[in-house]
Amino acid sequence: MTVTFKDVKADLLDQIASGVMRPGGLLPNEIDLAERYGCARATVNRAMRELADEGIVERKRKAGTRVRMAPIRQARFSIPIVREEIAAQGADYRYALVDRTVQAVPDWLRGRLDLNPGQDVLHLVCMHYADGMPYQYEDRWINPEIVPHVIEADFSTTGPNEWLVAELPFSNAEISFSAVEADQDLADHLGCSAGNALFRAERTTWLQGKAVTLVRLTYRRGHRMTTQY
Amino acid sequence: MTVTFKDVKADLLDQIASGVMRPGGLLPNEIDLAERYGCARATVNRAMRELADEGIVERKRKAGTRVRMAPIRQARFSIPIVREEIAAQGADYRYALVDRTVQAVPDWLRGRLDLNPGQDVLHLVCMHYADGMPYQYEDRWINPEIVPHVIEADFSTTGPNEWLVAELPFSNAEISFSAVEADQDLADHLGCSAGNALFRAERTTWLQGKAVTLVRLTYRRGHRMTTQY
DNA sequence: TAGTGGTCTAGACCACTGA
DNA sequence: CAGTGGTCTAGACCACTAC
Repeated sequence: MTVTFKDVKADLLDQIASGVMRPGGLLPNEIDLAERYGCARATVNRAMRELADEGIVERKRKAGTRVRMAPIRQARFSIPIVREEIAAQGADYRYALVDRTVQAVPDWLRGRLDLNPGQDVLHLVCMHYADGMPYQYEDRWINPEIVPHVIEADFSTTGPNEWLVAELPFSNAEISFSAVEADQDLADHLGCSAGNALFRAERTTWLQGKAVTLVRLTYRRGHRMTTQY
Repeated sequence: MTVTFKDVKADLLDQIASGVMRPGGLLPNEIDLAERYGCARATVNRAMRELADEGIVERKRKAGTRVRMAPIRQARFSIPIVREEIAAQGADYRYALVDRTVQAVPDWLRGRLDLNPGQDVLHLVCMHYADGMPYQYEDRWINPEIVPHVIEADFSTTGPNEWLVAELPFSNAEISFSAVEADQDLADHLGCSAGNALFRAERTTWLQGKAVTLVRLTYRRGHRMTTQY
């Protein structure tokens, strides 16, 4: 069998996990490793490059490759569409439009979306249910200048997230997570008490430098976002 | 100039962002793109593979490469050491050990760390301050069987996270984020009121399949975890 | 079963940077 | 300035899978 980059990567990972290579330790260079494993340098390069991408090792020209002092530095979270998130849990998904208005952009939002005073925005409030129980409260603002036909779109049966995803080609985004205390409106919709701690994700999306939408997703009480790394 | 994989990647990204390639659309195969860009197939392959890693496109043998319907599906969060997190904000960092006990593992924790009944664990409670204000409350359990000398370690001046990172070679971990209501102890330490919503990260770490530590990091009121993608 | 991506190779040149 | 990683190439074979 030929030696694959996965073989090399797994072996290097094993050496790090087993303590043969200590944090801060210097790994052999690519040429030496290629010889040791009996493969091409490009194979070793790909293995080590992926370890560097994952934050396990640190590479510098001339200085070589070292095991990172703080080995694990990042985690990836999938940001699923809520319908898929609920379906993946084996629950029934239901969607409801709570409110839809076109209004002049509020002051607090104007800076966030880079809009001019008095410009109109579309404001949507939606609920997502899992097995009939409240799952997520969606509070969304959309810039109709960027999104063609959004004013005429019918969100009574399909959520705006899925609609936007199909309509817009590609975006940059900023997302932040926090804990908030439920106000009466949130409490009513999510079936908890005012003051309860709720998990919230807030995301702003841009298309070619222009703000498209700001959305606040507030989850039912007790929600956890989990990942492994 | 020779065409680099970054050139190819940037051009493909631009075509997707500008709407030339629509969600669900099929990209040309690697051979055709290599010809179009005047480079080797391996160059195109690397560009498209990275786009796939980032969740922009989806690749399948025989079926080709398509723009993802939901273009962005994951976000990466850096998981900094709290001292670096605070220093990065330009604030002064201060650490304090609140409590340290060696005790038999509580029932609720036994399953989480795969321990036998009656086994001893080290329980640490620490506070991290930014510019003298409470920043993070750390509640940590450590399995002393896996971590040599942890019982004798002095955590009065250095936090257990930094100690562990320097001591252990590498680990797997599971992390989850949630919102919790402050109990009186948390409220006292974090300078808020009981019942306030607080952001919490909970992480379990394994070394070669054995549980090392479970830590709950509860942040001061109003904390946000943010990332761009 | 044919088309597409997945990967390895051997060699080459280049860019950065630490000693 | 010499050592290390970064990348490209041209060709090859293979693995998967949609048709």
